[in-house]
Amino acid sequence: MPYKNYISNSVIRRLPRYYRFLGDLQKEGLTKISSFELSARMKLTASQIRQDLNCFGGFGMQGYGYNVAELRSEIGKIIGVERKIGAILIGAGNLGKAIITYFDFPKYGCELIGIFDNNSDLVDSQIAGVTICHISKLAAFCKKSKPEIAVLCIPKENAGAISEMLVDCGVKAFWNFSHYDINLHFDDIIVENVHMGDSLLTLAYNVNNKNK
Amino acid sequence: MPYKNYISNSVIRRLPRYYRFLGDLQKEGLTKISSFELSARMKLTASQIRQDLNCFGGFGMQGYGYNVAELRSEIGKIIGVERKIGAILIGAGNLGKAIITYFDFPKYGCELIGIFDNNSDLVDSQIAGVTICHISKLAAFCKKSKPEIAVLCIPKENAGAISEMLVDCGVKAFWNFSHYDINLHFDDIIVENVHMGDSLLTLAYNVNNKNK
DNA sequence: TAGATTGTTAATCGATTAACAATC
DNA sequence: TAGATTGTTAATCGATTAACAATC
Repeated sequence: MPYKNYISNSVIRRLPRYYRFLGDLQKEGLTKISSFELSARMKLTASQIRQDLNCFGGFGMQGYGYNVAELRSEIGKIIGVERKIGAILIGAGNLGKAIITYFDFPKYGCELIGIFDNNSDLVDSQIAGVTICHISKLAAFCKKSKPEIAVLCIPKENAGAISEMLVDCGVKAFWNFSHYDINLHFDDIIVENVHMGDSLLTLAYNVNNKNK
Repeated sequence: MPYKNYISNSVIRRLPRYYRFLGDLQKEGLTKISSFELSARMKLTASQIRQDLNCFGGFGMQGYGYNVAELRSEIGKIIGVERKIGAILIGAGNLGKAIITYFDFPKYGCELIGIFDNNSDLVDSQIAGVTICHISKLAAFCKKSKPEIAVLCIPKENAGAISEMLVDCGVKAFWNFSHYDINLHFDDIIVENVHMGDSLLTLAYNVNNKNK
């Protein structure tokens, strides 16, 4: 579908934000918006918005602007929110539990189809309607249900071994909350890191170094 | 302390990662490392590492490399991990609770000094040794204890009003987990967004558009 | 038609990489 | 000293912004 055969990472990372803003505008009842108006709301340049969108196609109309609902829907298609990629959670501790409770996965193009933990006490209880299984059942489950995404909420110490196992089981992508750089160890595996520790340290730097 | 008077965002965002890797190397018992060896481990170029570090000072030694412990300590000083910035949590639901349980704040230059929620049922219970207070106590608390960072774990609907209130109370920085772009509404306020939704959508895009 | 706003090409800016002299 | 590796300047690359012709 993309017009261009190469889409830069910078552009890709802005897509979800466009998608989110357009959803808000739709809720506000707006039917059309110009790149200029949108740029004011998002604190971007109008130029950048037009460049970004034109990587994927000409969604606008000269002299008019963009149709909000249509543009949102197009970006949704580009991201692929409708496909519902099969995802499993590894590690049902505080963080893992919070993430899947907090998140409506289908809204983000995914479907939670399994939860695994090495703590036997958690096994057979449910989170978000999905039963927790012991980690020993992982390989068999993957063979049968072929999850594509693994949400990693486990301690750094276990992340190396578990991620290797998951890749062997055919998992293609990681949503990584562990303090471990998965991408360093595999080629061809898609990783989205949520290094919250790095994020908090960046904040600390900025607080401590303001006006210096 | 910085050599340069302007440090780009790209450099700042890499500091926590250097800090983390150097900590690992230290645990491994390594005393020295060259920019070349470090670049191989972190999948960066040696050139970039040297450029980055030289924004802050000459921490290396020609013909030798960098002293691991010393470099880590210097980066820690630059970030300011020792200062322990006062932080409060707003919203003690699943996510907020998980984050402060999961995170050892002092390790990241912060200290959790208060928790606030609008749910009366949660008030007076404790998380991570800190008692939850009703949100109505927020202003008085800020006046007295002057927190600099607010960790926002509240629904988007409330984020606008609460963040405004916090800014009025003197809060300087936000660690933002809400689906709301705080930075659009204030100048001079430091915001670190952890837009997990955007992150998951980016992952979905990459899974759905691989090899296209 | 006149006005508005896109799509797209060209210019600028910034960040990354390469090269090499300085020096331990 | 010779070898290694930094600190730093110069070259390249990519991303953002500006400009404008196309067109609704």
